[in-house]
Amino acid sequence: MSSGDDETTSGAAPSEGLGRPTADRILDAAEALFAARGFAGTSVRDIANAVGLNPASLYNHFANKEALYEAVLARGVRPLVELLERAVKDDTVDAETIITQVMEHLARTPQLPRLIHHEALTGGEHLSEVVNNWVRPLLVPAMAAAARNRDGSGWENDELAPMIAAWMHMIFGHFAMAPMLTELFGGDPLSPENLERQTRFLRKAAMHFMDDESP
Amino acid sequence: MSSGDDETTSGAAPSEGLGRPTADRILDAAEALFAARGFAGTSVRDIANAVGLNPASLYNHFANKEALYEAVLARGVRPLVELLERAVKDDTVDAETIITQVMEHLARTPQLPRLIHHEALTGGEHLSEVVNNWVRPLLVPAMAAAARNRDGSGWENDELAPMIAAWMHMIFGHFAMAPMLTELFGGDPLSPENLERQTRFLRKAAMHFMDDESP
Amino acid sequence: MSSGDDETTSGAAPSEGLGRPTADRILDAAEALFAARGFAGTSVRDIANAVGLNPASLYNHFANKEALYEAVLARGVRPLVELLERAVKDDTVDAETIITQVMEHLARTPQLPRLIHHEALTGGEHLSEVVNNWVRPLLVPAMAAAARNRDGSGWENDELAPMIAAWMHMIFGHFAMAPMLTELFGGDPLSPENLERQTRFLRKAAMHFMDDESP
Amino acid sequence: MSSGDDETTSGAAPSEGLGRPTADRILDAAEALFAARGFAGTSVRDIANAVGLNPASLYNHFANKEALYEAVLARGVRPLVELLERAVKDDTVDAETIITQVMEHLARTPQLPRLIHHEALTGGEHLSEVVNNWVRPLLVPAMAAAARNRDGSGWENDELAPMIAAWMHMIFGHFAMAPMLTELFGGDPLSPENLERQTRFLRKAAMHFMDDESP
DNA sequence: GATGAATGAGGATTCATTCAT
DNA sequence: AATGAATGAATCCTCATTCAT
Repeated sequence: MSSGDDETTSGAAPSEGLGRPTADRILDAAEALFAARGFAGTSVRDIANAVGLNPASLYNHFANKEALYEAVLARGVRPLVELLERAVKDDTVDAETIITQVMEHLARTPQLPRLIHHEALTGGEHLSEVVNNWVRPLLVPAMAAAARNRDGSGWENDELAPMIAAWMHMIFGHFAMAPMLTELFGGDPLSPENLERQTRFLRKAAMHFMDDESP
Repeated sequence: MSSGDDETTSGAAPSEGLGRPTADRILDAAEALFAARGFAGTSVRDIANAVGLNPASLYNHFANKEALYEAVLARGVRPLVELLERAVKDDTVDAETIITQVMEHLARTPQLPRLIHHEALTGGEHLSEVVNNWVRPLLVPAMAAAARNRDGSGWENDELAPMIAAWMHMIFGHFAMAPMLTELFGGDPLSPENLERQTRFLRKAAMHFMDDESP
Repeated sequence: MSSGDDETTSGAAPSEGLGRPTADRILDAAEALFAARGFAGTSVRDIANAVGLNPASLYNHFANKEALYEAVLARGVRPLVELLERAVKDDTVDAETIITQVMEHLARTPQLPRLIHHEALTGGEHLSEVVNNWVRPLLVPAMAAAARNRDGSGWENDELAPMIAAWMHMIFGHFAMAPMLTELFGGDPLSPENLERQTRFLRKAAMHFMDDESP
Repeated sequence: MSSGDDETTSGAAPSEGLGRPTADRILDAAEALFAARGFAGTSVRDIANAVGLNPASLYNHFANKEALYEAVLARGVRPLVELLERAVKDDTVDAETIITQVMEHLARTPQLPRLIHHEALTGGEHLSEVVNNWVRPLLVPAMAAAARNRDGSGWENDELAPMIAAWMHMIFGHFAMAPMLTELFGGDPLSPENLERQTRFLRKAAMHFMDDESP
């Protein structure tokens, strides 16, 4: 690993380093704030302050708040979609592996689910775009994959959509609702142990789901 | 059901009736807007306009935006909590019945889950209050009820919390993410048929969950 | 003089009185500033300060800067157009009388010509509207009136438009360019004596114009 | 005059050529924009974009927006003043010749009158300077020239100033108000035919003016 | 000479709220 | 109980300008 020039090496949580390109630092700050407070609840000034920048400077990097939001969304969603793309198109990958991979990915970008939940809740204009451009292309192969898993498990064809939705809710919900879960059960849902536990739970649930119920 | 008086009779979706008390009409409009756009995304003027009122008039009924929000939340959450209270404290009620009852209740107040999701996402100050005052009291009996169902199904004790959370995600998610689900799968998740289908799916899922996996 | 309630009685230059309706006071201040500095050169805050109001208060009376500008324009242009309408449709009124009347009217609203010049210079969107709605309807009768005066004075039919334009330039220019004329010739072009002199000059010029040149 | 160098030879309308010195290209763009929208209505960025330059680059050529504006004004006004100087100081030149020459000059720099009108309207600080430095020196000889023409035409001495002003309004107004005239009468006042017609009209008007009215 | 990034000041407008009527 | 008018604080964004590269 010779590329030890600066701190961008590890793909882990965005480092606060001031050496990183300004646009990236803006994206990091914006991502955190948009995830925490949503689009309407986040002010451009807050983002600028978080980066240590004059609000006017943001406009040297992004056309406006809207464009910045879209950039944050795109940067976050793309890798996840690519992960799913690979998984879903690979016949040999089973449900439990996908769950594990997705959980591991989200553990690295825990703000993404909140971002998406905000977007999904408000049914904003970006939603259509995101869904149509990124999520929907996955749908057909995902349904196919689900159908493969379904075989002999007693699930009807028209239950695939609810099934996929249910997994979405369970996986994303764990991250997005972290503050509430903390309040309710105590502990940090995003701690390594709890993520590990949640992954185990989901894998077990998947097994239950795939089990044949029919007599 | 003679329904002779006026439309305030049924507890169903808030009617537009202009004969209803102003405070209620404000609550209705506020509920819809807060559910759709969140607290920060909703302006007092929007609410006032929706009611056909001058913004200043709202302050004759609620101390401020914050108080109005809390009133909306309380009005929505209380009946649900009471439903759960009854269900959870009744030894004879099984998981599938609770699911059905909750789904039927939410079908009547479909904005509630979005309201709660907004709150859960932002981890606002109301969240603690809501959780501590209303949800947590349910937790102990709920865990007990879950434990009853768990017997002989292969779930460990420390999997009860994830289990409860998962059900929360699946049930509330269906309502809260309705706009996105529409975008993704087409159709209105809140239509009677789709609610019916979702309920059936959840009941079936419950059966799978409760099944003994251990060899 | 029974209507001695407040100072709105006289139709003369807008009084500074604080008893007048706020919207009118805003219009007065805006008129003066728009006339002096044009639309782009006038800030909402300047207008508000001139009225002794918080900028936000302006928005209780006008939807936005644009709407305020249009209101100023309309309030100023309408009476002038009505004057011209009456004059132009009355067969007995001759050029010199119209000139005198217009000069007297403009003496009372000396900011109007500057307002119109600004608008005409920038060729703004309001221009079309103003011209089409208010000025053009006058054109046909004005041409007819001019044609009446023209008879036997040696002016061709296709010289009527330049003729009307020329009068427009001479009359409005005197008011609109007042600052420059002051700089150049000294004295205030808007003083009663100078207005009187200018009117005399224009009447004399009209006589010259109407004179038969052809041998 | 082989005109072999490049397109800067003729004094005609500024060519778009990218080979021309940057400062000139900036002046061209600035002239067009200042003429169209005035000083306040024109942003440095707009000018830079029109030239295809970064706003910061303008500051390599002009100290600031103000200085650029003055340069535009000077570049436009000087030749006109020189023309008038020559004409006015030449005893043999009569009114009609001056009119024709000025019209021909303005036809080549049709933005100049708008520039001057903007300046005259706002009564900006440049106005004094321009008037005092360039226009006023012309005044005495111009008055003398006018007096020569006046002889025997029935105009009093104190009518010379209004007379000069009137010609200024008629000549400059035709160019400056072009957008409004188009709107009103149709056709482009700056087209060769219309300029020709306007010149003819003005010459004829001059004849009328110079005519003896007194009995 | 040209540029990307930065910034303080100011642009118009919206916000939640108050108060006299 | 309802409203029009008023306001200070905040909204997003543009402005002219500077400076290191």
